[in-house]
Amino acid sequence: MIDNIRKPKQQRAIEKKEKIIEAGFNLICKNGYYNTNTAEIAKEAGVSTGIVYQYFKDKYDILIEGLEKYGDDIFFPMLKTKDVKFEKSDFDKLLRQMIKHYISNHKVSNVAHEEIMSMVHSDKRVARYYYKRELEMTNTLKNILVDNNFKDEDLYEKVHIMMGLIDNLCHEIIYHKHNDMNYDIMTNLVIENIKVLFKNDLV
Amino acid sequence: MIDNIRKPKQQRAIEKKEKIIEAGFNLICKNGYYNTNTAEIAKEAGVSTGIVYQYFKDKYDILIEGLEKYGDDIFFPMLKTKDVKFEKSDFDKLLRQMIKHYISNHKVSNVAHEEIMSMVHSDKRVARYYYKRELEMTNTLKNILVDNNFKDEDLYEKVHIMMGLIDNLCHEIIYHKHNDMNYDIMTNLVIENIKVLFKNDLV
Amino acid sequence: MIDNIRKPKQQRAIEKKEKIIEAGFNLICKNGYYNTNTAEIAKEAGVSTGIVYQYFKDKYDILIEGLEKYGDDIFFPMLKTKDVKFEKSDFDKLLRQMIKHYISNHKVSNVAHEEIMSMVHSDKRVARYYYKRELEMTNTLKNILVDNNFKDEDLYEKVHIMMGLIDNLCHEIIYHKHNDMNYDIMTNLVIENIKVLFKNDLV
Amino acid sequence: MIDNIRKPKQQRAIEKKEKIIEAGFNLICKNGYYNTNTAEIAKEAGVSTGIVYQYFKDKYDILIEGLEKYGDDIFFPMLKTKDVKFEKSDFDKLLRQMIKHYISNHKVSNVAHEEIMSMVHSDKRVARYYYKRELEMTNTLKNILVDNNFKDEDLYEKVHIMMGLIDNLCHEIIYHKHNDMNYDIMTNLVIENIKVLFKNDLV
DNA sequence: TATGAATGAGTCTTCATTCAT
DNA sequence: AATGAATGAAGACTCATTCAT
Repeated sequence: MIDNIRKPKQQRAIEKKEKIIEAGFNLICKNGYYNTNTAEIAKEAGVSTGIVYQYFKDKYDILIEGLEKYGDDIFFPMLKTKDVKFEKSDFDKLLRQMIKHYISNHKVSNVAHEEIMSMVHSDKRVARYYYKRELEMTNTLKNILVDNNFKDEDLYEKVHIMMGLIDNLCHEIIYHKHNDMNYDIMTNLVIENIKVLFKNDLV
Repeated sequence: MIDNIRKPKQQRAIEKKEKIIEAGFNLICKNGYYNTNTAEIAKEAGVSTGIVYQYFKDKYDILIEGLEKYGDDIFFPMLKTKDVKFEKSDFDKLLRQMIKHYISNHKVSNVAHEEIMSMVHSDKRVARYYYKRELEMTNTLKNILVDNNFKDEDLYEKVHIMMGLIDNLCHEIIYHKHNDMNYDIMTNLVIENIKVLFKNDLV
Repeated sequence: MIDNIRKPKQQRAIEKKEKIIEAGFNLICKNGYYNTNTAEIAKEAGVSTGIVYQYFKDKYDILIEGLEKYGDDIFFPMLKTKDVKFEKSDFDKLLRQMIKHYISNHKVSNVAHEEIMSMVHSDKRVARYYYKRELEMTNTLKNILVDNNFKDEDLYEKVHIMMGLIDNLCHEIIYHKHNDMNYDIMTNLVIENIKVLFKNDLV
Repeated sequence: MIDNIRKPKQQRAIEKKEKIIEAGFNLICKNGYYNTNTAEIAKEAGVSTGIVYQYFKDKYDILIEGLEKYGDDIFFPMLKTKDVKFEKSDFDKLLRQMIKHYISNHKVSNVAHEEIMSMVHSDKRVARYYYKRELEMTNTLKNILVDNNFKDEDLYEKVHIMMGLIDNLCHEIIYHKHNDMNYDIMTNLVIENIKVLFKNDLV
């Protein structure tokens, strides 16, 4: 009947709550939401099952809090980026760097990415989280370009397209393994394309 | 454990099996795999729960067979397309048509798309199905272009990028509704980009 | 997701459902609603826990169905009484018979009575059941009196008072065991009182 | 297991214990024993959950102590009555006053009454408490009548019957709301009946 | 004395799968 | 080939009580 979720005040309690989030989010990312049960989470976190429900409304709540705590670092590590200055002649290089980053980041937490993308497609709140961050990411990139004297002409749309191109490229490289696909060529084509998008700014 | 899954030979039995696939796949697409139970499927198909397990190894099996039977129509309706002839000056028009198609198709079975995309990210066999079809789609498009005298220079990669661009565009239009995004401009930009990809073939 | 409670069609299934009601209702009556769990009920009924939920929405449902099935026999066995003819000079005797009946009936299912009375005071549906039957009981008695030429003057109220008097008397005799209370005297007083209630009909 | 339940000696501790009783008994009366948990009680009392078990053996203990502390005021407020003097010609009036009292008292703590009556039927100690007080109430009334020169002939039994009559009448008026029942007539009948009980004393 | 974090057994309920007919 | 009843393991969640501080 008491449904006030405890907000832990003692230091040790706070740590415990964080352990639960960590354990829960890890397991969910690794095995999927439906394949992870609360007992496992508790065990992994080194606590009893009961305590879980003092800090979280339900299992779902653990996922959401985990997403909010770790999601950005895993899925949008570039969100914090700012004050990037580059020579326009180095735009090319910047893009290659981003791609590299993206791929290596994905590879580290491959399974997590897939699990969460799965939920983006099946759960409203996860979707909301993801699309919100995607939007922020678009803005971040847009601002970087503006800072580097790109004209603000349809910039929003262009950045979005650029992100899509990079996303697809990286995804292809990481997962598909279509044997007949030459990724070097593809990368070059994508970069060329992005440069075309911003051709007015790169002269 | 008897795992001889019956292959129905009599007409009525075949119909029964198909009803189960249809009912099961529909429900899974509508409500999700974990939110659909076999009792529901049987009821919707108008059969007993027991019979389900004479035609299918398990619940998962229904999904996979459903995917194989209906997936193409829902997710890759253009796969069957061939013998498309177009004037190079109408390439533009062709792309707009494709986008239109894509969007209207998605809108019809919006929920199904999301549910299945969710599983693409969480289930190996669904993923395999999806990526295989994607590859076929790439080939189909590539062949169409070749048929229309496009040079076969990195065509595979280019088509893949093109598909990604269209995919992202349509997805954005259908789901995101980022208020600040101008979809007409975005569409134009995407088409312009695709044309750049094939600039050597469109002179 | 399927919440259609099965209505058993096969004979054996019907028997099973009845066994569950019987076992459940018995246990609840014996040990109390909160002290009876579904596993016990299933075990007592000789079925698995799962089947319980195919026939009943929840544990509460078992109680209610049990009440409807067995309640009348246990708590209101006189409800079925009709066509009672008596000489007015035997009214006295009739009352003594009723009291005897009431007491012996209570004694047989003493614990059940208490458990259900407990729920009459704490659960709306059980209360509704009880008060409705009480009303019916009042009507039954009223009709018997009318059949025996009692005037229909405030009869409803008089019968209700009479029932209360008998109820209290019997309850006192069965449970209280107040040492200083002389039950013979009390019985005589109660009967005298009831006769006063109907004095106009008994001349 | 340490079961030395502390008897608080310090003023502050006593107050704390009383707060717990008050909070616990209130909640139990309002929501029922099984729907009240110790965390709620502690919160309502403004103390920690741990401290509860320093003053009380268990949750049940809170109920019992609450009953002993507040029960009389709520359920038997007339117990303290004494030195009531009345003219025999006003006996009628006295009874009407009692009925009025009874009803208004019940209405104030309707839910509490029901909850406790529920436990009277399901818990031995609550039953014991209740029946003991009922006995005391009988004695109180008996003494009042003796003080007013009623003969002590079967007085004990008569008072008990009288109490039952009043009890049923009031209960009917407060809860049942049987539409066809005329409560004025019923009240008059009851009073008439009681007067018949004491007819030898009222000449 | 007091706190509130922690425990873990216990409860209801679901559901893929099997079985008797 | 078919039915639908039956199984029982597994899961989410609760809560009286105890423990560490």
